[in-house]
Amino acid sequence: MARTTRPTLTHVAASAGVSVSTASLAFSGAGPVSERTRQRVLDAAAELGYAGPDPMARSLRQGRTGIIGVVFAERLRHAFRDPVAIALLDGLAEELGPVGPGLLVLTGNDERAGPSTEQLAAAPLDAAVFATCDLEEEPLVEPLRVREIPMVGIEGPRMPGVSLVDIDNIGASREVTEHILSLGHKRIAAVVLPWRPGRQRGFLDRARRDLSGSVVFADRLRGTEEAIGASVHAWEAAASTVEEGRAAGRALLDVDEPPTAIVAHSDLLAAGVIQAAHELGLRVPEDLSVAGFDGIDTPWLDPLTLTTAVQPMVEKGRIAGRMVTDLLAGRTPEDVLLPVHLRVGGTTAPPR
Amino acid sequence: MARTTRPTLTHVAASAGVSVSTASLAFSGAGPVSERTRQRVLDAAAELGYAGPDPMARSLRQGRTGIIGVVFAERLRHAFRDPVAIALLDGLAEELGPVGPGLLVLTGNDERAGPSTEQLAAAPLDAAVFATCDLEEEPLVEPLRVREIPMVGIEGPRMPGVSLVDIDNIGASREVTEHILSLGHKRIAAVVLPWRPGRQRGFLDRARRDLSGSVVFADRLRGTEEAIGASVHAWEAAASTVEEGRAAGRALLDVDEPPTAIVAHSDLLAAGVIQAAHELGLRVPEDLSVAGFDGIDTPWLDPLTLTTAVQPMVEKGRIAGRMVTDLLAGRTPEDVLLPVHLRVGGTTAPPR
DNA sequence: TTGAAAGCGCTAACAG
DNA sequence: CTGTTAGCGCTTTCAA
Repeated sequence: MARTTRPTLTHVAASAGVSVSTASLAFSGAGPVSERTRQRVLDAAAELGYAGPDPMARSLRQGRTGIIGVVFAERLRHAFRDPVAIALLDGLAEELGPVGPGLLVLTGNDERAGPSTEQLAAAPLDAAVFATCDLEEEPLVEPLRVREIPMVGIEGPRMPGVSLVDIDNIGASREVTEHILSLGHKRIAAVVLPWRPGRQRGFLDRARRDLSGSVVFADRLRGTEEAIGASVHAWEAAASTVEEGRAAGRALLDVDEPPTAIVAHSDLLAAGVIQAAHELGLRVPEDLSVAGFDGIDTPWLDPLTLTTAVQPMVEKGRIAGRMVTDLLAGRTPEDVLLPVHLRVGGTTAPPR
Repeated sequence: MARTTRPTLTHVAASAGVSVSTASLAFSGAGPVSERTRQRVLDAAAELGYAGPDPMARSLRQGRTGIIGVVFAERLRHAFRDPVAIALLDGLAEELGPVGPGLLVLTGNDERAGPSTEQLAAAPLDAAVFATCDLEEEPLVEPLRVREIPMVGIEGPRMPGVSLVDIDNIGASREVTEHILSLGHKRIAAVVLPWRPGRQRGFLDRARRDLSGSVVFADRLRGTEEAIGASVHAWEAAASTVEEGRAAGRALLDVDEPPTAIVAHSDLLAAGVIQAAHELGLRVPEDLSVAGFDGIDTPWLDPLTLTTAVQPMVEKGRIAGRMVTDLLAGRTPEDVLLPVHLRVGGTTAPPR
């Protein structure tokens, strides 16, 4: 007898001559079912073309979907252009992958905004990870907090109800700058990360500094200035990309008395600076020392190895994943601060 | 009176002194509700800390979640390292973003496998897009087909029940190779894409060619060989990355009589080949012509512009998104074949 | 414009 | 080991 609607567990149970609850157990394996019964149920299912319990019904019943949201406060194309974000996702997927259906990527559609409140409210999440956690995300946090969805932030500001995976941005940035100083550099400039909200490129002035915004931006800048002991001549990039780094490099280097060292607050920016230097006929590290931050793969710089602060990118994701697991299990994980270590490469040397 | 459990629509309705159905309408706006009533409901909700209708319950009732799955037949870190995949995702997000909660990324955890059947079966999807659609995915298709979930494939083989967004791989690859030939090159080699399943690097021999596998691999190779009119000396890369391209370049160039032109079947591979050439002291394009495929940004090649076949990466995603919309609306979209155009850059020139 | 009632498909007590 | 029963929280007829 043909049925036009999709078969349900009820149909399968009827066809196998058992009750729905027994059929349910046969699928979930969460109870005692004789092998014979179990097989009868599975056979009936196969025959009817039943694909297994409906995820939505199961979710409603169990009160969870197994879906973990990953929130980016920007458009997907921007978020995913950053190797650091990809590494984070990879670590997350590694840790959470076997558990549930997968990661729900929540991004905005505008250039700089994240997902809308409605979008967040409509997402069937068990937990959320803020991959780009800046102050402007406060409005993103609220709708999830109301729904009592466990949240994990990455390198964000400390917010009540949001577990945090942080790295030592200040210390690492200080260490990198100290390395530059120890080489004897005096004229040092910095290329800083986008100062959200309101990404724009240009020299960093008092007004921009005074805006509250990205914690990561502020911490890395602070590290650099703590090392120098004064405010640093800095260019603010509109994004962490090679292109932006190149623009920064041109702006900082194509002047009368260019710096002998540039501290970039991401490896992509550093790579762009190196490119700009080459275009201007400067050799790295002979004429210009360049340091980065992150420790991403930069095979195209070969044979140069970037001097940089290596942060545990994938590990951040793994730990965030473990925090999610803990939170879902009712445990309250401690905030984590991961170490970052200086890797001295071939892009820094004493000034001539 | 404190309540330990989260408030539901029933509580809100009771508190507002209306029926649940009215309260529901007040939230969805899908029916006639007086402004006064509506406001009362919203006020009650705010007071109780009700965050809006529960997504799971709503999904079960409506029979859809709004979630679109994006399936990758590999581990996340590999999938997301490819700018082509990112562009596709971006196009998808752009098209589908405003509609539902977001994109559910389904990847495997092993090096080369996609999500498990269980994972696919447990995912509350309205539709799925196969971002990496090779033959080996057949097992991925099946569980979704049984659940009657609409599917869209990208550059995959034509499969029943899977709408297809394709690009003219053969034609474009042929065109690129013809360009090389027209410059007068005789010794031409190719770097081909990973021949899944069983990625490995090495010279492409008869045995590898005869394996059935990636359609994209086969089509691009076919285009190249159609232009040449013979089989081409080729190196198979284990992935579409700069590093793999570099390894390929070394293998192909570090020999007695190296080719004067190399056709790489992706831009990342081409970039790696160029790097290898430079390392071997060869100038591009004077000593070696290199062509790619895809048309991604390669700012680090600057001032060189890659000769390549420019494919509409973001557009593929947008169109896939539109197909999903169509399928969900009960329409049956036509398969699409998008054009690819040759962009002659500075990496190809006549042989000396 | 509002309310009553049915039920989406499943799982988890509980009883046998 | 298996069956009965009661909802999960919501939307959607249908009737008032």
